[in-house]
This record gives sequence, C-alpha cells and structure tokens, in this order.
Amino acid sequence: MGDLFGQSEAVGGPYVRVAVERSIDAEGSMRGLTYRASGEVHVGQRVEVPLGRGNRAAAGIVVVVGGEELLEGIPARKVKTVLKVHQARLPERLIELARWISDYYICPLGMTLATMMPAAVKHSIGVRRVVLLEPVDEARASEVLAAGVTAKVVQAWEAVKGLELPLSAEEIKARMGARTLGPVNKLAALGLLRRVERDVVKARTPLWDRFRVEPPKGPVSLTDEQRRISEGIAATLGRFGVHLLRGVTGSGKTEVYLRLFEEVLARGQAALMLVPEISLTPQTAGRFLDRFAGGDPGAVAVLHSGLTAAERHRQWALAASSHAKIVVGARSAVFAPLERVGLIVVDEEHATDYKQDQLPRYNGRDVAIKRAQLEGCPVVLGSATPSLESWANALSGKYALWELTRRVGGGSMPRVEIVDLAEERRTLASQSKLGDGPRRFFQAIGPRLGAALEQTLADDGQAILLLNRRGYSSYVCCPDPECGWVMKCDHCDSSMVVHKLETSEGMRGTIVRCHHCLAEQILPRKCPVCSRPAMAIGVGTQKLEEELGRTLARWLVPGETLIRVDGDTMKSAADYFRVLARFARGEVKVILGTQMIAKGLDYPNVRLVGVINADTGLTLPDFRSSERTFQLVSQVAGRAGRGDRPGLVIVQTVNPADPAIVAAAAHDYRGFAEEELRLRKASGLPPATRMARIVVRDEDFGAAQRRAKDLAELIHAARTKDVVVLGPGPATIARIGDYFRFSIEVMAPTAQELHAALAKVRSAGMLKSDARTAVDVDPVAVV
DNA sequence: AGCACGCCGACT
DNA sequence: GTCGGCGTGCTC
Repeated sequence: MGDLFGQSEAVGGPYVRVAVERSIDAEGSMRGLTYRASGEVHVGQRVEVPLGRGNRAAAGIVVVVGGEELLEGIPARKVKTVLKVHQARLPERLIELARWISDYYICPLGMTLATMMPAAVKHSIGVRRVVLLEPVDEARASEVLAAGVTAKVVQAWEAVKGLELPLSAEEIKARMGARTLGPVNKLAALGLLRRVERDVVKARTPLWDRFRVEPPKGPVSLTDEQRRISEGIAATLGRFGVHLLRGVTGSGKTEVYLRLFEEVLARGQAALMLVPEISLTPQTAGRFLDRFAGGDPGAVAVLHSGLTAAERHRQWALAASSHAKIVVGARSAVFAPLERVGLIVVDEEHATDYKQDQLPRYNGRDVAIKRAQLEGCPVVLGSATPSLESWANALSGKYALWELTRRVGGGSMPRVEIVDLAEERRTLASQSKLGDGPRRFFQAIGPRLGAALEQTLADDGQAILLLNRRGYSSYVCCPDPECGWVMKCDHCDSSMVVHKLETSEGMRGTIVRCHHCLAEQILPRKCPVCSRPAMAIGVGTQKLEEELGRTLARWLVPGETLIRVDGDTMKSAADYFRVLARFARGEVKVILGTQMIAKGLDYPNVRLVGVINADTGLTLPDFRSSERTFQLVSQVAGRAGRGDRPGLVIVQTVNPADPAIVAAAAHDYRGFAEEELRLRKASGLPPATRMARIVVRDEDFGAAQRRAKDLAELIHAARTKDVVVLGPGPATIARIGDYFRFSIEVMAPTAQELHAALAKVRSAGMLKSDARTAVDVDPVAVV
C-alpha cells in the first residue's frame, strides 16, 4: 500500500506550532502553541505535547514548522519539547482548509483539525505491524557481491533486484520462483534485502458490498443534455468555479458526474463526491465501483457512518496513500486526505444533512466550495431542488447554471394529485349518513390514496409512503378544548410523543417520550386537570404501520410485506441497506417512513408515492419551512415512475392551496424559487442576507437571559452599520433538559460583514462556543 | 476541554 | 482553625 500517511521529504526547523485538540481559542485561530521539535516533524502530523502546569500529554496537529521566528513574543522558559510524533498526517491543504473553517464557523483550530482525522486513524485502530523486505540499492549490493558470494546467491539476487516495493518474504519467494524460503533468508542475512516495517490495515468486506443486490451496470449513452453539460463543465477542469447542476428527478445527474470523473482520472487527478448520509446506498456506491474500480476495489474509497473503525481507517488510508482516485462519502468525506483533487461533486446540495450540529458547525457543501477554491478545481452542486442560497448565486451569475430538464429514457414526470383532506372528510361524513359511502380504511390514509394503493398492489407495483412523524401519536391532550391540557415534558418545553414499545414480536405497551431529552413516562389515562379520559392525537409512523399492516394483509401474498423506515427501526446503516435489498428484490411491497426515504431511492417498480401529510413541516417556526416542504414533496415524488410505466403521486394536505405544495405538484421549481426569494428579500432573511445564530443556555433562567443580553450588546457594539442584531429572545424551544435557552440572531448583507462583527468579539475573548454558548454560522434549522 | 489557583461556608 | 464548594483564567 506504500506510504500510508503522506510523503516523507524532510522539513527542517527546530520549532513547531501545535494546535492542540482542546478548545483553546485565544490569539486568533491562525497559530497554535510553540514547542521545540524533537527530530523530524512535518506540518499536518499528529503529535503529543506537554500541556499545562502538570505537563499532561495532549494530542495536537503541527500547523507550522519553522525556526527562531516562532519564538517571537513567547518567554523562552515557557517553550517545552514535543513528546511524541505520530505517523498519521493531514495534507497541508487540509490545514489551510481547517484555518478557514476555524475562522468562519468560530471554532478552535485544534478542535477543527481533530474532527478532520477519523478517531480510528488517530488511534491506529485495526492496524497490524508487518515486517517486509526490499532489495537494497545497486551500490550497496555490488559491495556485498564483490566480497565474494556463491553462484546461487548471484542468481537469487538477479531474480530479486528487479522487484519493486517491499514485499513479504513469502511473496518474494513466490515471485522468484523459489521452492523454499532459504534463498530469501540467505539474501537477507547477507544484507541484500533490507527489513522494512509497515502498517497494514485489517478490514472486512465494506458494508456497501455486503448488501449489494444488483448486477454491475456499465456506462450508458448520454442524452444530448447530459453530453452538453458534462462537456461544458469538463472544459473548466483545472480552474476553480462553482457549477450548479439542477436536474429534475430521474434526469441522470449521476451519469454526468461519472463522465466528469472519467475526465478527471484521465488527467491524472483525483475526485471527491459528497452525498447526504442516507442517500449513500449500496446502489450509489455500486455504480462508482462498477465504473472505476475495475479489478481494484481500492481505487474507490467509500466513507460513511456505517463503517467499522478498522474499515474507516482503511478507506482513509486508501485516500492518503493516493491509492484511491475517487472518494465517495458523507459530510466528513470533504476532509478526505486526497492529493491533486481535480473535481468535487456535492450531490443533493440542498440537504440539511450537510450541516454538522456539533462543533465545528460546518456545512459540508460550503466547505467543499472552499476546498475546491484551495485546490483550484471546479465544484459541482447537484440537486433537483437547489437550496435558495445556491439558486440565488446561480441567478446572479456567481455560479454557472446547468439544467437537466428531461428524464432519461424519455420517461415523463409523475402525475401529482393534491388531495384536500378536509374536503375528503366532509364527503365521507355526508356519505356515511346515507349509508352507502366507501369503506374508510384508515385514519391517516384517505379514500383516494387508499384506492390508489390497492390498485398499485393489485397491479404488482411497489409504493412509498412518506409520513414525517416518528412514534405512534404526536401528543396526548384533554378531549375538552375548554380545558386545553396537553402533556408536556417535565424538562423541556415540548409535547410528549406517544410511542409503542417494540420487541421482535411486535408492538406492546405504550409510553410517552420527549423527542428532545428522551425522557419517558407512562401514558396517562386521565387529564390531570379535569379527569376526563386522555386522548392521543395525530398519526405517527408506528400507528400507520399498524393500520396498514391489518389492511394490506388482504392485498399481499405471503412473503410480501410492508416495512417501516424511521429513526426508531433503522438503528444502523446495515438495517437500512438490508431493507433496500429486500425492496429491490420485491419482497417488500410498501415502504413507509420519514424523510429518510425521500432521497436516493431509485427503483423502477415504484408506481405510487403517497405523502400522508404534507403539512407536518409547514407549521414549524422556521423561515425555511416552505422551502423544506417544497423540497421534501418534490424529492419523494421523484421516486415514482422511474421505470417504463408512469408514476402517480398523491399528496394529502389540509392546505391544498399552499404555494409550496402547489408548486411541488406542478414540478415548478423556478416558480417556487422566484416567489420565495422575493419573500426572503422583503423580510431581510437568507439568502438575501447572511445569518448567524447564537444560543445561550443555563439552568438558571435569569443567568441565561443576562449572558445572552451581554453578548448581544457586545456584538451590537462591534457591528458595522448594516448589520442587525436581533434578540436575545427565548429560543424556539425555550427549555431543553432543564436548560433555559435564549437566542440571538445576527443578520448582515454579506458574509464579510457578518464575520467582521463576530471576529471582533471573538478576538476580544468574549465569544466562544462552550457548554453554555452555541455559535451557529449559516444555521439551517431552528433549534 | 482540563486543571489549578483562589476566595467564602460547615466540620475535625 | 482546616476541608472543599466550583467561579475564573490559562495552557507554548
């Protein structure tokens, strides 16, 4: 595998700056702490250094290597010596990227660097040390040979000296055609073979391969649109530029990426592809392997959360050693230690999964753009429903815009029917009075969707049902609206959600659970205020599964089934991959699930998509709720009709006139975006402005409020005139886990002005993310 | 983040 | 008189 962790050219210099993996954030993020180097050290290498009065060992990354000039302004007696130099090393370009992230997202440099290197690499998990042998150089060899050796040794040497790279003794024996290890041992004893120690990463078959169900697919011919776009973007290889590729669902964006990657590889460069975690299916990984791995599975590295530590280490090492030419992975794969990156693709660029909700709170898409700028290569952002941020940049000409308007194979966009739930209910009520109405199957599925589902299954088709609510019922309340009691969490300002406890046997026992602090209680029987019997309201995925299971039993033959896909049933990537495999084989006829199922699924036999309740997201107090609803409905609708037969989408809603729902049903991205951008501009919200949100929390209400107020005043004082500081006010969920939360919003016309205000407060030591303060630059959701 | 230094309440 | 609460501030 060669040198796993980068080149080994010597870099001199007796001093280093080390960014320790702690939240030390003083004196700007540009430099770390200064230490005397012991032996050879390179920028990017992981080291251990003594820290604090107790000189306890702390891990860090070398960010500068240099001479005496690094001592400037530091009392000489304070400078200590590096304790230990690890093998693991980050490429220098990633150090540069970390500096940007640290600055932009307000996170200590050491902490940023720590997240760039997987824990498995830091701790060498799954690494085995092996002894290999390699031939010594000619000069050294002739010295030994001149001292007089037998003819057999000369013969063996001739056979061995042509071999390149270190190999095991066994391997050398085999290559030189010897029958025993004798000759190899003899050469080693004479000093003609030199011992080399190497780390070998143990690995088992990667997850995406273990669940692979489809036969490999070769290249397909491109449509005119695909060809024009791939050629257009390919012409820009070698220089930085952002390209927004808007392609309707099923229009073959992936094939465009694959063509571009072929170009990049032909230029001797490497490529990086980011996908939202959940859409990195065996299907996706398989396509890349089929096209680029050939006989060498190591040519494509795949990084996602379902890997074991050893496998993650191996995939990382494949990139670091330049063995892998393509890396496909989720958010953190943007840090893949590739050299000579020629192209970065961010698929489903609008996905909020790209935003990390812990420090550093970076957005993988935006980091990808920054990395492309540092690498001097193009970056392609792909989506059927681009984020309004990216769309605005495309409209203004900052990004190049490319559009795929037609589905490949001439397939049409699925027909989308909006079903007005209120109207349906009225009709049902009047018909049941007459006694001849259609049988009402479900609480959550109306007659129209019920009939379509029955028809689809009778026709041997498959269906996907989206219900963006986990659990059994949404909340518990008093049946008397006059009373108005709703069961709240004791520790949070949010309702308790009803869940059935699940065993392998099925659902049994009912509890209520808080989705924020995970506290559980028994389901109350009575309203504690007026003693009326308590009522559970709203349908979650569990209840829908229960209801559907009963009815579907009549429509499905034995061996066929319904499966629920949500955060409660899918505990690991393996669970999810198993479901996809069963769906692909046709054993699973209906998938019902949360937004997990909205992306990436591409199965030709899906003829019906049902959106159980398109309104779940619309009521959220987030200025992006309309955009999110449009994206979700459009994305899930795109799962239908990918085969030869047309697809049908039924969207149930109580807001049939809502612009997001109407536009999604009409497949009208441009129309939706135009109107939504106008509204955002009018209210001074992103993407018309740039935003940062700061949440301050404390167990004491007054303390939280006071600290938030002080902070808001500091930012207000540091701002330039067009920057607006809103708040503090109670956060959307004003209390979580007994902590009171206040939020401050900072809005600026440009990222520069936003950053300037925050950086000023930060460098005064008054702004840092800690246990009580969360700074979120470019937030994607209210929390 | 740790971890020490430091200044106010209940104990040997 | 001391042990120890966790507030504050530093780490080359």
